[in-house]
Amino acid sequence: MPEGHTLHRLAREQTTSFAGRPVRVTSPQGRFAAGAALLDGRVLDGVTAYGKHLLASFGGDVLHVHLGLYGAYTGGTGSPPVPRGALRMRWVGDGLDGAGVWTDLRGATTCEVLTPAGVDGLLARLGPDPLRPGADGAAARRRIARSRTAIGALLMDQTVLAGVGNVYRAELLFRHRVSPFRPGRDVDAARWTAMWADLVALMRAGVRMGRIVTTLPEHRARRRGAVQRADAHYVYRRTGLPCRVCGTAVRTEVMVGRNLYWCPTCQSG
DNA sequence: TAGAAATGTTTAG
DNA sequence: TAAACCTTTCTAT
Repeated sequence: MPEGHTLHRLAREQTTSFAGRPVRVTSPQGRFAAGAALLDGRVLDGVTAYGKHLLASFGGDVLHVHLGLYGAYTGGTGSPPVPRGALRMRWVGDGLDGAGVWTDLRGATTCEVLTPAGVDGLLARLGPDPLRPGADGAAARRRIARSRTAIGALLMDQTVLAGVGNVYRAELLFRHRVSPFRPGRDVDAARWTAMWADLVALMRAGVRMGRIVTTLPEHRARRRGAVQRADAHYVYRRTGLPCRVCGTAVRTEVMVGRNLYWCPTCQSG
């Protein structure tokens, strides 16, 4: 379930649970055996996220994890379970109370050890991340303003903006009533400023809740209490269902290899 | 039991 | 633009 908010949440959790102490690092599956051997037993300084990339610092070496489409972490306190299936990497630590804490990584696209130079190279390829303090939304705007590419494609380009994925793309465009097909250069500065501010707020809320909720209370079937799964989005994965605002059937089409969802009435032009 | 789909990125053509 | 890659989960047969 990885868009940027997931990675920032993981960075925070892993730092709280493991930083400042030695971590036992293993790769039961074997695909990360060499890296695990290099890091095993070393003290974790901390974990931070840039866009969808997770960076864990162990002295001069940095563990770089990218979850890709299916990667996921699980974890808990106490003793870890017997490894099962394709377990790429496992961390085991003492935990805050000494009772033990562990986390398992499966299915990641990338799990590798980088040098500081490797980290620099990685970060150089990323646009501003709305979840990082001081991120510069204007830098993204400059890229968008001189592009004829559709805004729906630009939002997914990690060199333009780091951390936005298919859900935030669809939902942000709907919230601002912008057609995904509008060329970047036709998204004016005022519109972009509002979209960036909204993105920062939406993604921070995503980190807090551990999931993406973009709908306003007045657009949900149930307006009180916890947001139901079915009420969390305006258009994402709602193909053929009535738009929550105007009732038009939500449409879908592949854009840059991913399913794009939009309301043709609210987001015309 | 098989098949499809999934919040992603890189590489090949 | 298409395919490859990685794993889990849900649906259909």
